[in-house]
Amino acid sequence: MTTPRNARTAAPAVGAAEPSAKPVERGIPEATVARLPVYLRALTGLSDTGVDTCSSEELAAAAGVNSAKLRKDLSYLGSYGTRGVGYDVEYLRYQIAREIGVTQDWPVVIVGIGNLGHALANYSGFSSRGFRIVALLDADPRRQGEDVGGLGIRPFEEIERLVEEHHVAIGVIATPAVAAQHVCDRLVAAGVTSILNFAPAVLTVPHGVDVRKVDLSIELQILAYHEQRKALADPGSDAVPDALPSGLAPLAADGVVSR
Amino acid sequence: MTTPRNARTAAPAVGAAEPSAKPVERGIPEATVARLPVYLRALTGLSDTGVDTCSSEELAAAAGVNSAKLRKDLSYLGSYGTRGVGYDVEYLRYQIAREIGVTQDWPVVIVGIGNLGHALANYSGFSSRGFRIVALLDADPRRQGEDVGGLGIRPFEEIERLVEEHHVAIGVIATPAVAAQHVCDRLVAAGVTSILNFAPAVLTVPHGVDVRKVDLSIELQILAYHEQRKALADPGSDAVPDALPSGLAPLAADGVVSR
DNA sequence: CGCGGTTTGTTCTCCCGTTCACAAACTCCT
DNA sequence: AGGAGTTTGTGAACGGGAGAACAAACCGCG
Repeated sequence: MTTPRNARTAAPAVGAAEPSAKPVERGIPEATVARLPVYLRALTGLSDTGVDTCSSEELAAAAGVNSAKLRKDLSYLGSYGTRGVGYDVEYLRYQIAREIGVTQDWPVVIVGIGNLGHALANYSGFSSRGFRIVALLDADPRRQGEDVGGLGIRPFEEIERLVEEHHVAIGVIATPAVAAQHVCDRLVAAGVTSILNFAPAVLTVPHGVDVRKVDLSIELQILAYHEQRKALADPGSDAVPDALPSGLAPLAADGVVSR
Repeated sequence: MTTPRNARTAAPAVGAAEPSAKPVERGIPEATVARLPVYLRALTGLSDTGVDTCSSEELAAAAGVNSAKLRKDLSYLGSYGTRGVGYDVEYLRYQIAREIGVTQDWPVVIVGIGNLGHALANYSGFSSRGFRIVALLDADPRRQGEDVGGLGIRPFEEIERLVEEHHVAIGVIATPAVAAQHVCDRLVAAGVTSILNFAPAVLTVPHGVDVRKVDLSIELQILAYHEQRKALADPGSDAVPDALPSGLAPLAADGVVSR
């Protein structure tokens, strides 16, 4: 059952007594955590349009999920709804924001100010959610000093100083792939414990450091897979040779025909 | 021959649509599809460094996954390895590429050429994987005509013509959130059946259309959640378990405890 | 004050994905 | 040729999440 925070389950005793050994806390399921920001966004949207109360059905529609799933997700946070009525938009919004941590201020550094880094530095969605970009770093001297969104690009060497000075816990990597691991190491050494990686590279980090990756081309490739599948299954469509680019793979063509 | 992959029962197939997974699709599991591009990238890396054969252990390390998981994933494609030896890098690379569909050419349009759109238009990772950007669209007349990566920005109204002319199946939305649904509708009406959405909005699409979303701020929020968790669990930190950090509102978390 | 209508919170079941463990298959060495 | 050593491919156990269904709780009304 994963004992919710203020769990006062009838059967105390037991369980959690284990000392440190447990690395992961039994908190909110990962899948739920990933959806909370979506709910938060949906609630903000409702709030902006003057709605002050909503049912799980309405909120689920706004967030694009199943209402049962939504209710179960919210139940991990606590009982913030009222049966027969629904949820108070502002109240729930605050509760989710608090649970995620966006009620506090998160200083962030971005490393690698190329095209993507520029876009990230100018992205308004960060600041409106408690993420404050405190430094932009780049190894290329030609970029240093340039002003991006009111912030100057600093030399990469200043990374330790800047991270410490601003108490940065979250770093964003938007460098080319070859530089990513080195940048990551420096960030971690400087004290960063959460990394958002846009470089197409696998990062290895010490225990206790979280990494999330966003790979633009991977998303497109996933779409391409399904697109290919659709084309193969739909005979009505033109295009797409049902005979895949032959030439190579003698046994491949044979193995794939779905017969 | 141990009956290789005749696990392919004739499938009603049909592309999954919408966020929730469609259990149909007798093909490769969604989770595996999402990892295939990672394996592809890892294989390309190995190939570039002159490696021509690798074991599942090595490839798994390069891709950042468990070797058992890797083998199981690959087994959905077929038996492309050699027991006691490993995998031929070039051969496996081609097989994965073919399965994903990146051996063919995928024309792509990008709608919304702001900061992020610029970055996407210039991203080299697309073209190197079979994705060819054939048009950039923006509704803002001031942007139209501007040259980005060798391509001119076209008025949004030309969307139907361009999609048809280039047989575009994949569209990328990088507009502000308010415009996203409208752009999506126009794309779908024009014939696009796969959409990559960068706008922070929930898109509703007809059955048969795939949508994947990338939300930059959501990723940061997920990191923030874990970061907050780490801070709470860390005894060296200021906060004590059970007590929420610093100046967060009294919130009545205690006062609200049901009953 | 009780009753009907409404909506939440939770339980239960099913399914997908991960991981383990091992037989099958291949190479190399004697 | 045969045996020892590797490594793949996969059957099976396991854990977690998704969805349906329902009891508990709340409101409004007569």
